[in-house]
Amino acid sequence: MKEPYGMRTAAFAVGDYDLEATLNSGQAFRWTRCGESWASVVRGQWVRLRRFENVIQAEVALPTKDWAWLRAYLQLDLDLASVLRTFPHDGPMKSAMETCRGLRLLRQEPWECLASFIVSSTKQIVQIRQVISALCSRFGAPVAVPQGIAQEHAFPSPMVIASLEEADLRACKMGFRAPYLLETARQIAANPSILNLEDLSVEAARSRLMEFPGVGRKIADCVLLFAYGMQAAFPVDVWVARALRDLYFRGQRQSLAQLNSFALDYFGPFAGYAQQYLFHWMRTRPRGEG
DNA sequence: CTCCAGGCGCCTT
DNA sequence: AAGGCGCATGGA
Repeated sequence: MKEPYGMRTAAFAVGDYDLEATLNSGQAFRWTRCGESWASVVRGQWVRLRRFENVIQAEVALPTKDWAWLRAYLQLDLDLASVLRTFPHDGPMKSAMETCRGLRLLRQEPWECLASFIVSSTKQIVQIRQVISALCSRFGAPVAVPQGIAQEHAFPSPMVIASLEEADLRACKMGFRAPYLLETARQIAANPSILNLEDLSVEAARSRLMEFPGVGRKIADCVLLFAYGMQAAFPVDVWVARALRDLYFRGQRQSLAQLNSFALDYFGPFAGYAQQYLFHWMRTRPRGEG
């Protein structure tokens, strides 16, 4: 019998999917481990995920019939093997692919992704998570949670952030990034369609994002990659710059422009996907190796 | 204590 | 065009 009002749980068949690496690789900042599961708020809904042998089990707070939003977020329909085949077959990429087997890119909500990465500049991932947690608990709308689960909050909308003062944001410990986030939120609140970049080329979409204060090439590329699925975007941060320099330029320092130009040529149509493998590999392998 | 973190904007050359 | 510096905050 079909449950007319939907179920609070669902199971999605998956093969090559490393849930932990995916949720904990610095692309999203609100996932927390609870035992064998991972919990977060996605598009205003509390979610808990657990990986079993052949499925990912999902639990939400309210009976649900349509799980398309979660399937899209987790990118369950992507054929990962066909993406990996496009990566260069060099030593570093082979090591990264072995170490990070099953690592995926998520498809996040654009505003949350943009705001999160505006906050990210020159911060460690643990700090980014703390700032975003404070931002959500102070200013995000409460969301439904199951019995016995602590109150959670949605990511605050552009309109909510736009209505705040700079001091409110600084109270979340985001420092000099506060005016950037505030002004970006105000521009988007005044014209929400400004984030409708889906039909633009990567270059045009990047230019639009870089018009926001606090958004340069790197943050724009993160948003293109993690929210819009534009997988040719190749964010170059300190980790990736170091990896490229050491692995492909014999340790000789290159300018960001040179690294971006190299990456576009070298890593192919899914360069951004390859970047996430390099990034996660560099961050998780023991120091001093390779 | 110092160094650095998923950078950016602005100011010099 | 290209490079240097300050910016808040806190982990290592």
